[in-house]
Parts: sequence; C-alpha cells; structure tokens
Amino acid sequence: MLSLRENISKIAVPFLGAHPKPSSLHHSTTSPPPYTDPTIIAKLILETDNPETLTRNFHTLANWTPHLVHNVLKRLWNHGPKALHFFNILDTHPFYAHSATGFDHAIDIAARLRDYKTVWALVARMRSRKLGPSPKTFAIIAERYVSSGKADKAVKVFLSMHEHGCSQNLNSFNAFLDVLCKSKRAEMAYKLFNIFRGRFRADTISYNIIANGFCLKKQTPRALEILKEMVERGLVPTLTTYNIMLKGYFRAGQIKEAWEFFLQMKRRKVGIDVVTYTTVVHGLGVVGEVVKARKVFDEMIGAGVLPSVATFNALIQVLCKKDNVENAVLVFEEMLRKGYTPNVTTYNVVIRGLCHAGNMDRAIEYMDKMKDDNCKPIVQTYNVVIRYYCDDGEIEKALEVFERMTGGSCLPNLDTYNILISAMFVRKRSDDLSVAGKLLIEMVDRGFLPRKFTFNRVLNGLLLTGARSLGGKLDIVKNIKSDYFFLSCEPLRYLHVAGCRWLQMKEAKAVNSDNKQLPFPFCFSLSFMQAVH
DNA sequence: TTAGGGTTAG
Repeated sequence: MLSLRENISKIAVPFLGAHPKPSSLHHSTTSPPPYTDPTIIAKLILETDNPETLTRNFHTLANWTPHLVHNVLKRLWNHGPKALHFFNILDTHPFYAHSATGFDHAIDIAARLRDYKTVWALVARMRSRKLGPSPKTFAIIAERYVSSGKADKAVKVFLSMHEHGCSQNLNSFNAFLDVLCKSKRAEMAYKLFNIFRGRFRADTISYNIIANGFCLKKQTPRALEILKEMVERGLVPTLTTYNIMLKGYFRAGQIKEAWEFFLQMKRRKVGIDVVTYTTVVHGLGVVGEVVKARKVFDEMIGAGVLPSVATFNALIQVLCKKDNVENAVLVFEEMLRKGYTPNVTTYNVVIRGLCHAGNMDRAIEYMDKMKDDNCKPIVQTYNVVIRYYCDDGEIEKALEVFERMTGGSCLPNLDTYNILISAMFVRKRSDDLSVAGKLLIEMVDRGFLPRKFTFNRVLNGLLLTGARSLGGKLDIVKNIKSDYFFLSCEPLRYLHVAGCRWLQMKEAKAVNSDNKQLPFPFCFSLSFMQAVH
C-alpha cells in the first residue's frame, strides 16, 4: 500500500533530542559533518514536529553562518511555514544574528505565502537592526505583489521606499520597472517610466527593460517605438538592445523579420555574441527549421563565437521537439566530447525529450546520471517524469518518483501537487481518492493555496466514495436539509453552499444562533453562512 | 535583484 512518505526512514541526526556529543562530531573527514550540511538540517526541520526540540538543538549549535542559513532556507523554499519557523528560531539564537540576505530571503518566503503582515514586520525588524531594507528588499516585495495581481500595491511600495529608510535611485527604479515588465505589465511600467524618467535620469538599461517588456507581450512594434525614442534622446543602443529585439521577433512568431534582423546585425557589425546565436538557434528550431538552426550553430564557431552550455541546451531542446530524441542525445554526447559539462537544464531537456518519446526507462537513467556531472534533479525534473508517468496511467510509478523526491530532499511544488492530484482521478479508485485527500492536506500545510477546482474535485471524490474524514485533518460535514458541505483542511476552511461554490474562509468563526462558538465539526446556521460572504 | 540566450504547456 501507499505509505505516502509517512514511513520514510528517519535519518540519523546526531543532535536530535540531545546535546551533541563532541566525540561523535568528527567521525568523517571526507564529507562535512551533518550539522553543517544544509540538506540534513532541512530534513531535520521537516521531520521534527516539536518546536522546542528544534529550538534547543539549533540554539546550542554555534556554527551558523549566513551562507548555511541561506542554503537551509533554499531547501525549505517549498515549505514556507517551516522555513519561516526556522528563520524565527535562529532569530532568537544567543550568538547568531541574521544577515540582510537572510531577512530578504525570509521576506520573500512570507510574501509568497501572501502573509504580508509578517513581511512588514520583518522589514521593520530589519530596519531596527540597521540591516536595511535595501532596494533589493523592495524589489522582492514588489515582485510578489505584482505576481499575486496587486500591481498597484507594488507601485505604492516603490514610491514609499524612502519612508522605510531606503533611498530611490536609478538602479532601484530600473529594478522596479523590470519587475513590472517581467510580470507582463509593460504598459504600467511605461507610464511610470514617463513620469519618473527625468527624475531618475533613465538610461539605456531603462529603455532596454521597457522594450523587453513589450517584447514579452509580443508587441514588437511598441518595442521598436520605445527604442526609436531612446535613440532620439541621444542614447546609444547596445548589443543587449539588439538581442532583446531579435528575441522579441522570434517570440512574436515574426520569423522572417527575426532572420532579417539577424542578418542586419551581422552586416552592421554590432559584435554579435553567443546570446545572439543562441537566440537564433532556439528561435529557428521552435518553428521547425531544425536544419537551419543546426547550420547557424555550426556557423558560430567559424565566426569565432564559442557555443555555451545554453546554446547546446537550445539545440538539444529543439531537436527533441521538432526532430528526434536520438539526434538530441547525439548532441548531448557531442557536448560531452567537447569538454562541456551539462547543467540541470541540459538534463531536464533531454529527460523531457525521452519521456515524450515514451522512453521512460531511459529518462530515469538520465536522472540517475545527473550526479556524474555534479548536479541533482530539481523539482522541475521530477515534475516532468511524474507528469509523463501519470499521462501513461502509471500512477504507482508516478507516486514512486514522488516518494523518491523527498528522499532526495527535494520538496514538491504547486505543480507537483496539481499533477498528482489530477492523476488520482483517472482510475476511479477510492484508495486513489484518499491519496488525493492526503496530498491536498499536505499542500495546504506547506503553504500552497489549492485552486477551488482542485478542492471541489477532491471533496466530491471523497463524498462519492463515502469518506467523511481523513485522519481528523480533513473532514466533511454534510447537512442534508440545507444541502451544504463543510470541509476543513487547516488552516483553510471551505464552505460549499447549495451546490454553488466553495468559499474560502480565513479565520472564520462558526457560531450558533446564541453567538456561541461551536466546536468542529458543527453545523452552520444560515445567518452564519451569509456572514461568511 | 540593473538589461539580453536553455526547462513547462497547448
């Protein structure tokens, strides 16, 4: 039966539950002792439910460094609540004091959880310790606001930077424009740009950012206008400017224009570089011009520009997509022969190609081979393999890979949960549905907000199989008379009223007609339901 | 985390 990682063997950690014994600390000279290994520390945090134990152990350790803390937080990225817990434990450490980078990291995590109260509390704490906040801090906060649909809020954040003791300058202005542009808000960025370009003395970089923003939206004519304006103001385009435009044409599907632009760049001797070539190889490849892409790839060496790993990745990817995986593997091997070291992206591309060709076993082989090149599968690697197993109906194998993920200390992300939960509905087995329920609980625990669709599906599935409770954490109460369901999946509560929709309730309190709080599970009065609205 | 090239899916 599926254990869903409940039975993962506990790793031996020397300081778990007791003070470290000095004699046992230096048993290994080849690998670093466990208490300096961020992976082992992250595992310990994930597996320890007792906060006092963690606090005691972490406070007795004296070897914390910003670098170590950073690496631990990185590994806990997909478990926001635990990451913040860890940050808070060290914040009260008798000797260790968090660095500015540590604060930025924690702020990023809190913002991703949309816990803005914590975000601003951290900003205040940072300031009181004279660690910032820096322009970087505000770029992080702005980015999170924009990506959760609060662009206006992001603008306010930028404009209020100085109130938090952080000065605005051209760099922070550009960084902020870039945040807006990368989130497809080029129009808004351009408006702001027009208001402030005089005050901050907008430069080529500012214009490049805006032009790239329009290119990301496939609005190449707009991008060109911006660049024209730039030249009229006496600023000189750089190679980056041209590369932005080139990529923009390819992205917008204007292949003829892109090719013409590339030829122009060569003719005008703007000093095309490896980025230019990589853009062309990739751009031609994705529209199926594989032969031409390969020709450009071969041409660059003659032109004295060496391909980078990214160039190989581009070629390998397009061969996988528009040609044949075997040819892609040949390029992968060619790359090795030439002395290049593949990176995670290289492996991800090859693995995806193999999966797509139905060659799952070889995909797994490549996943195992990654460690030869000193890289480890990342969450995207696992997601690809899990997705293809699910598509093939190999649910057990998908779950095996999922379990292996945690064993390799890689935390699942929102995609992973969405892929797996969807897959739990194909076989229509009640066992699968309870796995879906457990996955749902787990993702909520880890700070991911499931879509209503996901919630509906899981709940309806469980109702169909007659399940009413999953270990007390996910409970369903059905009131036949008024036809509503209640689902509690702490810390979220969803209420389904008369088949309408799920309402998410945050910090909602259930009360009866005497305004007395009811214990869970309970039945609602109608007035309460309206109050929830 | 001051700009451009590789992973993800239509």
